[in-house]
Amino acid sequence: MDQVELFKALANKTRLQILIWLKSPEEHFPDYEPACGSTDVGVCVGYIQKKSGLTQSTISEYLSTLHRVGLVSATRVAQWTYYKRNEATIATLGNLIDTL
Amino acid sequence: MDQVELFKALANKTRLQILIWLKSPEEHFPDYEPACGSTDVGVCVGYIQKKSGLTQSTISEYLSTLHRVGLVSATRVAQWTYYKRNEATIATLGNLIDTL
DNA sequence: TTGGAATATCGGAAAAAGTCGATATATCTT
DNA sequence: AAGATATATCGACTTTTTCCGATATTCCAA
Repeated sequence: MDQVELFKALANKTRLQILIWLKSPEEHFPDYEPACGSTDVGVCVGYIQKKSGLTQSTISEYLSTLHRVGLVSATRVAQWTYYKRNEATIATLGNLIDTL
Repeated sequence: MDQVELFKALANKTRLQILIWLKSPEEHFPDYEPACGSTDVGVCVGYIQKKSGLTQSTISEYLSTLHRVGLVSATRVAQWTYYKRNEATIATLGNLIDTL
């Protein structure tokens, strides 16, 4: 786990926001639907994109960034990709700060 | 305290390194001298610069960045500026991760 | 098997960050 | 006051990041 890459991923308002949204999806994505919505696998890209106000491609890339550094997990189901916080990595990040 | 700015400051190998060096100056700057050296106000720019291998201007700017976001304190004494970790901010950063 | 919906990837323009050398500023010494 | 030393700031150039529109891919449904 590269510390610098991790901090880079967090050094963006939108990506940070996404991480917080994903902390309580029910709260931040009220119009969840079973189709592409609230399962324990996470939230699909479209919901996150609409809420963010940025374009689809940008959000897709941001999610990919968060995934690459391990901050979220990705699960493809049918045509949707569900993203979910990876609490393990986030916890590790806490420890990392302590070693700083 | 702007979270994004804080993460940006940490999203750099050298700046991260400096923060770790400053954790135990005696260990990382063995050729400390009283003149520009080990006091409780911190370590002067020159020592950090030499250890880093980057130029004076770059390190000066990096330290300024760390200072701007509150990760280090700066104390000017004579012609030297001593930089020191700001443990309070670093602790706050730990809490920040928890709220993430 | 064709069309539509969701996501990913590509290519690019603009802004920001990294890094340098040169110069300015501040302060001590003589 | 002049020179030396430590640091800061400036201007320039390169690399990276941000974000977009367009296109490609994947997968479902009719």
